[in-house]
Amino acid sequence: MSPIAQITTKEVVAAAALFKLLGDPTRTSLLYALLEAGELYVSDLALVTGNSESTVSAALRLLRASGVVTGRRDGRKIWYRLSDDHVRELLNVTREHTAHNDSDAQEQS
Amino acid sequence: MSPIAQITTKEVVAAAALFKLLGDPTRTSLLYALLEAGELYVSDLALVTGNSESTVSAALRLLRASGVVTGRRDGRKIWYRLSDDHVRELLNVTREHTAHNDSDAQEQS
DNA sequence: CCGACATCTGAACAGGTATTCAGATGTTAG
DNA sequence: CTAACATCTGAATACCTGTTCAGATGTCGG
Repeated sequence: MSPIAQITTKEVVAAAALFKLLGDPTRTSLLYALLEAGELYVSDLALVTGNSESTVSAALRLLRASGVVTGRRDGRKIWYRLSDDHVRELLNVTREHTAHNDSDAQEQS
Repeated sequence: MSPIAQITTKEVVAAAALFKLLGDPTRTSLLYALLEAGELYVSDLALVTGNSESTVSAALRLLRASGVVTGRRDGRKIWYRLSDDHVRELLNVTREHTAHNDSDAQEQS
């Protein structure tokens, strides 16, 4: 559909950085949990994803710094949510992909 | 649109692995080059992306092992192309994203 | 068969990064 | 103010991974 435009080095680096951010099991699990639930706070995220609260907090720090998630303070709790529709789309497309390609790698002669 | 389904740990790991695979500047540049050109061989990819042929070859090895790219032998050259529409979509969505979010991180109070 | 081309491979070094731990910060209830 | 809760932070360790280098493999033209 859309014409293929020449992509700049800067854009490539930015794209790689975004993918890299999503390419960690801890962060990925947090993002999918948020994609499902809409909004969760740290303790819940720790329980749901099976990580320590410190680990979750550190992961959220990175996601927050890149604007992928947003925190909303409610008393002592801080509710986090995905703050970017593009990321939602990436998560959905990838879920479809992994649903079809169950095995790690498919080989060909 | 689609109902949010509970995602399994296995799927999360697979999703993270895919994102991780895309989250390297060298590999990302190769993929965007292939997205633009359709099909390229190693030497060209090395020139276009500014990497050594060894580096490109090693990167393609990983991409090939995960079925993201496919190689087609034509004499001494091997033409590589993206072998997955989902990946094309991921690349396009991310390009849109990075086009809108030029700066690395956006802060909020 | 030979030489040049195109690509691949394995080992080693270097750089980046996620987790843990202990403790600091901020928040609420009484 | 104090105690308990919720989250964040920084430093240190350990792990993973990408690049380089030298050379191996496979392919073509004559």
